Amino acid sequence: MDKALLEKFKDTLHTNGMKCTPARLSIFKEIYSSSEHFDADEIYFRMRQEKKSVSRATVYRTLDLLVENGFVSKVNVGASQVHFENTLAQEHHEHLVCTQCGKVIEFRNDMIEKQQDKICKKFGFFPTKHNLIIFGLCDKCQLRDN
Amino acid sequence: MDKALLEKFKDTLHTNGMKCTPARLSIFKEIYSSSEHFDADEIYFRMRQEKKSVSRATVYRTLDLLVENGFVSKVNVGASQVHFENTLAQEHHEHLVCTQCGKVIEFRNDMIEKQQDKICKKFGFFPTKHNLIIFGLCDKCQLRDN
DNA sequence: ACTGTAATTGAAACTCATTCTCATTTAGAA
DNA sequence: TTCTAAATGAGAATGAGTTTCAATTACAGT
Ligand SMILES: [Zn+2]
Ligand SMILES: [Zn+2]
Ligand SMILES: [Zn+2]
Ligand SMILES: [Zn+2]
Repeated sequence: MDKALLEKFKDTLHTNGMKCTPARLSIFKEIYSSSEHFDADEIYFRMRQEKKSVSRATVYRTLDLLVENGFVSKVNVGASQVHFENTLAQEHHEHLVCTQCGKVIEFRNDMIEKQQDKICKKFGFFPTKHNLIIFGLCDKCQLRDN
Repeated sequence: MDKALLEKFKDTLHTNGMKCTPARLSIFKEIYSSSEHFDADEIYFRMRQEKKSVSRATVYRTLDLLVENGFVSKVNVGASQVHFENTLAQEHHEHLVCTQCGKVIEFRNDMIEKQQDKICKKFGFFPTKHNLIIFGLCDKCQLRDN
């Protein structure tokens, strides 16, 4: 995990008058230790396995804080829990989600991005974020059963 | 509300071996009485006001059934409850959602649709549905406050 | 029209992700 | 080192949605 990133997080905490606690730092590191999507409980369990336990409440509170400050973003993959992914270690992208096996494919398309800007301009809308998610069947699941 | 649409619903019930009950019919009519977005509880309360009470469980069960059969689709507007909108009384579209006042603007963009097809082809992905939602500030909310 | 029966319903119990409460601990300013 | 507001953990609470189950009902077959 990138050292500059950790510094940026510490800065954010500092400039917002928030304390730089061990819990926050280790949650941050855990999240930035991979680029996979995750939910709150996954982080909670991964951390206890690594003997760096924090309470669920703190995981949720820290996730909020990270979303609020742009380090993490919410990803709707049609699950009952909110899913997240870190934002600064990877480029902005959208998702294809297989409703059969859960596989997630990421993609990026500049034309779609541009059209969105165009649309926002048309409506005098100031966009802050967006999600495009396409549900369907991945190549493998199309071959399996009906 | 369109009579042919109600017949189509009855047909669907029939061909799927489901019973055509008063509860289902009145929930269907309620949903197709407007093109607004709604959540399960809204339908529940609207119906008791109109003295056509059904239980919450039945509202949820009927909504599932309607989604399953393409009469209604889920709309993610960033709320804690699942939102819905009817699909057959209006064209497919995407959403702009103002995070300040909750205003929802609907739009349609063929180029975005085409690009999605292209992407799915590229990944051998068979799309069944998609959601594009852009969060931000509507024109009015940009003028208000900071 | 009448019957039998499986589907549907309502009420209430339940689930489970997330949020809240509050007593205790702690980061970090002075 | 001291002080204090912020953060934490444990567990209670919330709330959307689901499940259970006994009672009701649509409707296929007579
Ligand atoms: Zn992703
Ligand atoms: Zn995008
Ligand atoms: Zn809409
Ligand atoms: Zn579309």
